[in-house]
Order: sequence, then C-alpha cells, then structure tokens
Amino acid sequence: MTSLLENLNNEQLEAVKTSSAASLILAGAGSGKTRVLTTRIAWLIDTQQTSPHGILAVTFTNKAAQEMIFRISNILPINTRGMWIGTFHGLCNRLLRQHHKEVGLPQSFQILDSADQLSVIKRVQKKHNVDLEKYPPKQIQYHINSAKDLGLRYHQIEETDDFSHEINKIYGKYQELCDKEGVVDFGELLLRCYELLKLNQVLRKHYQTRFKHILVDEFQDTNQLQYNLLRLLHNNKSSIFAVGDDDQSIYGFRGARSNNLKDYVNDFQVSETIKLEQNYRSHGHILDAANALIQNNINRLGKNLWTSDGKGNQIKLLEADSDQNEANFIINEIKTLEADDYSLDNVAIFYRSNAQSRTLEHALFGAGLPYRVYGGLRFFERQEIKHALAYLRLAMSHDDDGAFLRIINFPSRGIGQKSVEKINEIAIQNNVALYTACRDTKLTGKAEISLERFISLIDKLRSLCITKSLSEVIEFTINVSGLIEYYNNEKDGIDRIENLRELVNAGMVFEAENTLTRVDITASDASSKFDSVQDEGNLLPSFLAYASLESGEHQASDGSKALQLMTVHAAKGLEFDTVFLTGLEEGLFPHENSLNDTSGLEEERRLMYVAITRAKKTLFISHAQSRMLHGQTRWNMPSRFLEEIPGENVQKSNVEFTSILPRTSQFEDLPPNGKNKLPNGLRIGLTVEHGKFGVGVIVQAEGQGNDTRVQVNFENFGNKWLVLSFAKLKTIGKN
DNA sequence: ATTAGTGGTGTTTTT
DNA sequence: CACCACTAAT
Repeated sequence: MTSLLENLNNEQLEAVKTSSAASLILAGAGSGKTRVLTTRIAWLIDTQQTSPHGILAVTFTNKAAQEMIFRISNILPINTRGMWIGTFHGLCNRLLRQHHKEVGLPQSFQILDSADQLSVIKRVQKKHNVDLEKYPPKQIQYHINSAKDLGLRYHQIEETDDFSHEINKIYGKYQELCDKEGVVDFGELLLRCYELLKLNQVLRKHYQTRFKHILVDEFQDTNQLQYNLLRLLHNNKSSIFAVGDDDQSIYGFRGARSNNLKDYVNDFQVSETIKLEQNYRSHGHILDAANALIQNNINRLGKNLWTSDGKGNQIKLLEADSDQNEANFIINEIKTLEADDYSLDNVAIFYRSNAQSRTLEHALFGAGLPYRVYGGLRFFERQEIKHALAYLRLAMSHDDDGAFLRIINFPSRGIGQKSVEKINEIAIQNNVALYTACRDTKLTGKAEISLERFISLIDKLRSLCITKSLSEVIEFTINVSGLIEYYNNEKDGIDRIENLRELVNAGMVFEAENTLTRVDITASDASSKFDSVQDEGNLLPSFLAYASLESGEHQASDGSKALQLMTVHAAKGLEFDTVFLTGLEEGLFPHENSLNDTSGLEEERRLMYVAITRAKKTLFISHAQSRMLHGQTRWNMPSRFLEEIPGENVQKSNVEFTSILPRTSQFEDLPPNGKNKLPNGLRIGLTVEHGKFGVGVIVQAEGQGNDTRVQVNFENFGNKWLVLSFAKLKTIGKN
C-alpha cells in the first residue's frame, strides 16, 4: 500500500517499517510521532504481519488512545475493537476484570480516585488511632503511591526509622482495608496486573503469544512498574516499539523515570534507534526558542529540532503589573486575533497551576469571550456526581464502606454520627461491611425508619440494575435518593442538578457505545478462552470503572468554538495555532517547590519546553509583577526561563505595566510610554540591585522628593522598604 | 441530630 | 482563598 506510506520522510518511514524485535524512536515535539505510530499499526495489519488481535498499544491519556483509534480507523477499514489500545491503567483494568478470580478481586471491584484514596487513608488512621497531625494523610498517600509505582508491597519496604515504620504500617492496614472492601487504587491496578502475570505462567504465556506487536507511546513517562510490566509482556517472539522524548518527561512527580529510555536500550537489546528531528508544527522563531531553552538542561540524550518552514512571527512578550491586567492584555490580543478571522478553538491559554485559571476565567467572562477549561474540577470529580455514583457503587458492592459513609446521611435523613457509630460497632463485632451491619443494627425513632428506607432504596437500586438500562437506573437514583430535591433547595444548586442530568446522559452515551462494542468483541475475539466478555448484560460496573479512569472532559462540551484553557501538563500532546503562556514568574514557573534540586528545575524547564512547542504560528508569553494567590498578593520576579530564550526570537510589548489598554495589538508601533514616575529613571516593576540585599524588583512606591520610599522584593531577602535618598539602587541590564 | 459559625491550615503538576 | 475540624446553638 503506497498511499499508506505516502508523504513520510525517510526517518518516519524507517520507523514505520522497522522489523527489529525492539526499537526505540526518539521523537521530538511535533515530529509526527502519532502519525508514525498509527501508520505502523495500520501497515502491520495491512501487510498481514498481524491481525488487529495481535496489537497492544499503550498511550499516556485516554484522549490519546481515542485519537489513535480514530486515526487508524480512518486509514484502514478494520475493526479497531479487536486491538488493545489504551492507557496502562485502562488496559490493566481490562485485564483484571477478565481475571478477577485469579487475583482475588470481586467481579465488580471499584476503582478509587485520588480523593477516594485519601479518604480511605483517613479512615484507616482513625480506626487505628493514628494521629492525623503527626502523620499527614497526604504524606501517607504519597508513600503508598510511590511504593506501588516501584512495585513494592508494604512488607518489601525498608523502614529506616520510627516515622517510616509507622507510615509503612498504615500502608499495610490501608491495603488490608482496600482488599476487604474490594476496591483498588490507581497504583493497585498496575501492581495486581504485574503480580498476576509474574506468578501465573499460563496467562503470561498466553498474552505474550497474543500480543505480537507492543507499541508504547510517551515512553519517557513510564514508571518502574509499568516498565517491568512491559518486560513481562514481551518475549523473544514479539516486537516492541517504543516512542519517546526525554525532553518532554514532565511526570517525575508521579514516578515517571525518563531513565527507562536508557535502560530499555540495554534490557530489551535495542538494535535500532531512530531519531525524528524534523518538526512539522512550529515556525522557526518558536522552535529556536525551544531549542535554546532546553539546552540548559544537562541531563538529556540530546537532539535538535529543525523545520523547513520559515521563521514566522517572533515570540511576543507581555509584561503586566498585575495578574488581572495580564488577563486584560491577553483578551486585548485575542480580540485583535478575532478580527483577523481566527477561530477561537485554535487559541489556547496555558498556566502552570490550576489556581491561576480563576483570574483568566473572570476576565474572559467579563469580556464575553467563550472559553472552556480543561482539568481542574473534572466532571466525575464533582461532589454531586460522586454522591450519585456512591449510591450506585453501594448497590453494586455492599462491601464498599467508602461509598456507604459518603451517602448514609447525604442528603441528611436523620442518621447522624451516633447512629453511624452504632452501625460501625455491629460491623466490627460481626466482621462485616457497614451496609451489611445495618440490617442488624437497632436504632430508635426517626433514625430507625430512615435506615430501613435507606436499605430498601439500595436494594431497590440493585434489583433495578438487572431489569432496567443503565441510564434509567441513574435517573432513578438521582431522583429517589433525594439528591435533586436537595440541590433544588440550595441556592447554587442549579448547576449541580444540570450535572446530575448530564450524568444520566453520559449513561445513555455509554450504553450506546458499549452495546456496539459488545457485539464487535464477541464477533472478533471468540477465538480465545481468556477474552470472553465480562459482566454479561450489566453495564454498571464498567461504567463505574470508566468514571474513575476517565476524567470526563468531553461531557460538558457543547461543540461550540471556544478558547481552551489548561495547565501545561494537560497541554502535552496537543497543538494550537496561537498559544498564550502565562505566569512566567519565579516561584510559579518554575514552581517554588521544584527549586530545591536540579532535577526538579530541569523538569520545570522541560515543562516550559513542552509549553513552547505546542504553538504552531504565534506564541505569547506573559508575566505579571503581582499576583493574587491563596488570598494574598505576591510579588514575583520574572522567570529565569525568559532569559534563556534568545533575544532575537522575542518581541517585547511596547505597553509596559499599564492598565490602560490600546485598541490595537500592543505589538504595533506605538510610542513607548512612561508611567510610574520616580526619580533617577526608576519606576515600579524595574529590577534593581542593592549593595546589601542583592537583586530585587520595585513593587511599590510612596512619598515625594527626599522622602520617596520604595518597596523592593529581593530575591533572597523578601520585601523591604527603602528610602531612595539613602539606598543606592542600581538598575540592572534588562528593561 | 443537625446546623451555622469559627478558627486554623495548607496549598504543583495527574492516570 | 477554600477546605477542614471543631464548637455552640437550634
């Protein structure tokens, strides 16, 4: 099929057609790696080297997986359902559902998201009287997750002191509780799977034989356990094809090990490494800036992106006095773009942390610009949704104490703390789950009637799961649980009710998609005794799993054109004509928590690299002198990353630190304007040097003449008020 | 038993 | 600022 391979450059073609048992593709940003991956899969199938059945492709996000399936089905008229394409978590979930017996999990085990996990940890601590102050739940969560990322159970962990002993003890108790309640956290999905394949030789052989071609995207973001899992799945008869870019490794905090790239070469005896360095996405100035920036990292394999496109526009640097005016600057630029017949959904605004979106949203709303926020509070993480799902979870699995505690008194039905304690006592006595204990708990008065009603509600739900469709069950749940009524009486409840209705809708969509899948799978996978379809006829368990693994981004979208707001992390893998990269300030980006060691700083720089390389045509970078964060104003220095971008690639705004906005773009030839007059050419926002305190930024000024005082935020000494006639302030090069 | 109100605290990035 | 845990008042 020549058309399949048309328009690929030499390296891409070589990658697509490689016959190595293990190959490594180092693919720079925008070098067409998704295209290479999808084309390779299509090519393998089209040339009959394998059937869809023999493909295992791992991606980093569900979104990327969908994109890949979509593209393949556009190239080839094949049934993509036979392939295993998904995230590590999604694929492990699939495997565990099929082999729940072998790993000792209930058929409809529940998946805990981060928030669920944290509340289980808190419950464990309370149960065992562990001080929540001395042993912060967050820290324990971190301990558990890091351990699992390395593939370690609690008894495999070395305890160096009393503190680590106690923390690890909680890990053990936590695991015990999860097992008892039939719930698994994200790390557990992977670890169980790993152990299953490690210990069960028959299954391991089966999957090794089945997956003739393993393809891994974003290899630099795999953690130790995922890496080990790949080693188990690969054997001397299968091929493995890894695509990665060490410069885009930005998930170190989650256990990602970019060293896996190097280890891979040895452990899998990679005979062929192909570098994709031609960039098809960004114009020259943008690419030059990215290359220059990333060269400041010591620890990298090294590569340089190039483009045959022209230089394009310079990067535009916006400087604002406050976060609000940063937002206003951006809006002003967007409006001039809009006039230029730009489509808004090709424009994105990035920020380092979710908290920064508020100011932007506020300003955009005020300006009447439509926008869509990715990440932050996701659909399935909203409280009303979690409440509704908890009813379903409890109906599905009576052992799920977490779900029980969430809804036993929400909406309030007169079963308070005292009653729950009573139930808990019975549960401990009889060694059963809370819900089971309810039937043997004697309460008095109103509570007793309420509890009976609650039990019959859950039982009713359970029976409805068999007779009614998924969406009907959800609809019944939100009405009869009293959730709708409750939010009706709340003053801000309208949005929540809308979300609950949206959940019913999500259930309908899920039904439609999965009824199709079911037929497809049975038709194509009938060959294998291990690949039978799980949970016959009842979609609820898979819907609940989907709700935990899928952020549910696509739920709220109505398809209209809108600006896209997201964190830099969320932007990975995406591209936009125009990108606004905001908050380039010391402490924010790079984030202050990452400044302690070089590896942290290098990861921040890679994050910046990812951000820059998202832009195709136009890139704006902005920073503000002052910013409201956590309820107080902070004064930050401009980010060090700004200095790492060559001046020739940057154009500065000619409107500095003013709140009066011009009608036109700030980058058209306007005369420079002077503001914030202080003696000796000083002004607010200027970077200055003081003999004793070092370098800082002038953030405020007051008084006149000899009394003029300025407040300077020093890099190493914080905010200081200085009388200008005494303090000798020297202006520094830039500005 | 429930609620409203207070005070103290912690804040990056995510499957 | 937003989220909790705790207390006092219904």
